[in-house]
Amino acid sequence: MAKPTIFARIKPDVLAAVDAIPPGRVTTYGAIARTLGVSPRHIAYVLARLGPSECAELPWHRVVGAGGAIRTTASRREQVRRLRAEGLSVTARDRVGDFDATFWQPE
DNA sequence: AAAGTGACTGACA
DNA sequence: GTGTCAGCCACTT
Repeated sequence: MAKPTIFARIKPDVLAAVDAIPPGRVTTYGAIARTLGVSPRHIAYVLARLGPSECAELPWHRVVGAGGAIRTTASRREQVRRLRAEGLSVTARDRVGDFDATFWQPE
């Protein structure tokens, strides 16, 4: 039995955690990472390699960097658009305005 | 095998 | 408030 990569191992948990984020709320890579017991980089890596269908199904845009900063490189424009569509305020510097109030701690 | 890269974070200047 | 640095660890080249 070959040992699965950490990527494949945590992916289901990451997807479940992201899927559990309530609408209008956000969480951070670090928060999810801490819950799953892995490095924040791993969370970022999973989300960065999501398939097209997963991108469409999952609320991946509700995952932001520490302090509510949007750290995406490939799709930050799209992420901002989706967040605003859910009633969240995003500053011109790509930060979630109501981060403290909308932050959601994964279980 | 070795070096480079990254959707991160926290500490420090 | 912004900018750098080091730690981080799996994946890619």
